[in-house]
Amino acid sequence: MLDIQLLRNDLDNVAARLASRGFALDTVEFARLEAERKKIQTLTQELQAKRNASSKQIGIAKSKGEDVSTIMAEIANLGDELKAAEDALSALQTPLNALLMSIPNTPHATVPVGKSEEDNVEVSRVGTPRSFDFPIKDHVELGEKLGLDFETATKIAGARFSLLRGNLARLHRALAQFMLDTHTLDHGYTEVYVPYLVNAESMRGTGQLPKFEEDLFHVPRTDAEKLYLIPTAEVPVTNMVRGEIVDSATLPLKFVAHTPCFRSEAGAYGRDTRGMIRQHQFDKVELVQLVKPEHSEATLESLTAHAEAILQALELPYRKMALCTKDMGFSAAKTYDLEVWLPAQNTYREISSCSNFEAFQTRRMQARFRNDSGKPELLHSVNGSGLAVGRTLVAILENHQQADGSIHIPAALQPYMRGMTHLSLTT
RNA sequence: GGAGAGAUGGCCGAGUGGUCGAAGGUACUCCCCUGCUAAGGGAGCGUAGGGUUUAUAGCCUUACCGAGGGUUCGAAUCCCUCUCUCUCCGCCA
Repeated sequence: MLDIQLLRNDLDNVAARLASRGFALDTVEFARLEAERKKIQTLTQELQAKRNASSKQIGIAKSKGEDVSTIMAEIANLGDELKAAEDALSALQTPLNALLMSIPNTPHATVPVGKSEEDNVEVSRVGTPRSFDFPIKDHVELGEKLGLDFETATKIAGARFSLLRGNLARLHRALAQFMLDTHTLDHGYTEVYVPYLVNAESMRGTGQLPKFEEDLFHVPRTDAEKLYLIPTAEVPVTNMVRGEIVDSATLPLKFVAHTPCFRSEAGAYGRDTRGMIRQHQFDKVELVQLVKPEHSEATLESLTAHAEAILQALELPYRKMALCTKDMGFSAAKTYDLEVWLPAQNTYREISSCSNFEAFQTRRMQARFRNDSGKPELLHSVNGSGLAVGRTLVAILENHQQADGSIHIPAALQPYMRGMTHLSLTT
């Protein structure tokens, strides 16, 4: 959510920045609603003040045993008037608030302006794609012999689910363990275990609701509030500080969580149907930091480097992309995508997305700290995948495949496999 | 799942229709006093909005006592729904 003060004071400039990411803000409609709001809110508050003063007088008079019928008569119509004003105000604030909640974040000044993902800018490229002296296979073909079973998963749950067996399942688990250990022990994050089902308020806090409900799985309940399956650990972890004023001495807060993620991928029917690139359920290790505003830019850089460290340790070639204005997510002010090399697709594919949300999420959830002058101030939130576990498994299979179809296990991962150096076909 | 009790400001804790945004205590901040890591005296100390304003200062004002609705001139206090916490019983990983 943007700062409504900013919209009031600098509407055209905000609209221009939003236009750069392809969002058309109806400034005329906004200004109209705002003018109406101001008029009616002032009126409502005046009536409320009048009611409060009169009620107080009645109280005083009654305590003295005086007659109150004169005052009562004076405000006989006040109730209806006030009710009408309050109704008009809320009838106005509902669309205004809905509009505010549906406006995406303004891009940071350093974000490249662009019209599609074609305009994303490559920031760096690390590692060299291997040259193979044998015909390479993709992860689906490699996985067939190693315990990757889509047919059974489809029988159990449906399309876009996967089932792993034996050492392949173990490698998947080892990847998550390795990532968690690296981020906690080397990068200073605190590991958290969190709920995988969250309420609507949490989804609003990080920006999934109200706009992207169709991308979420939810659990209906008869009496109680509807619960949603998390599409990323960002939701439960960031909402840890919702409504809190955190002690500034504890900043920055650095959390890492390994969770499954559930996405209905409503708009992606034809894409990546083969393999485990795009699934309804996948595991991810997520990095979340809550920092003082002046630190969020630098935090995005360091957090992205923490994710990159995993790719480097796993000997996976990748490139770092600065997303252009059009390609960024709803809540982000600036985003780097890390794209891993997938030899079978002969291209780089997203494996991590690291974003600075500035105060966009924390404003929605009123997550603050007390600044040096003692006033509560909104935190900034920064997060990123470190990394998507399923896609990392895909990358390991494809990049470290051998001529015989076995998979070389990167040295960093071997301790997590009790010294195993290869994933062999007999598993 | 059954029975009961509760939810008030950073914390503890009063307050069952009227001058309550909320006593008191404690913590914290500032000042005074005091020959010393203490005690005492005084003052301040919630959040989010709106209006005014050069102003995130001041002033005026609204809302907020778990959440949402309702009754009333007036609700922390009464009514309804929900959420959560605690105690006992049952069940269970």
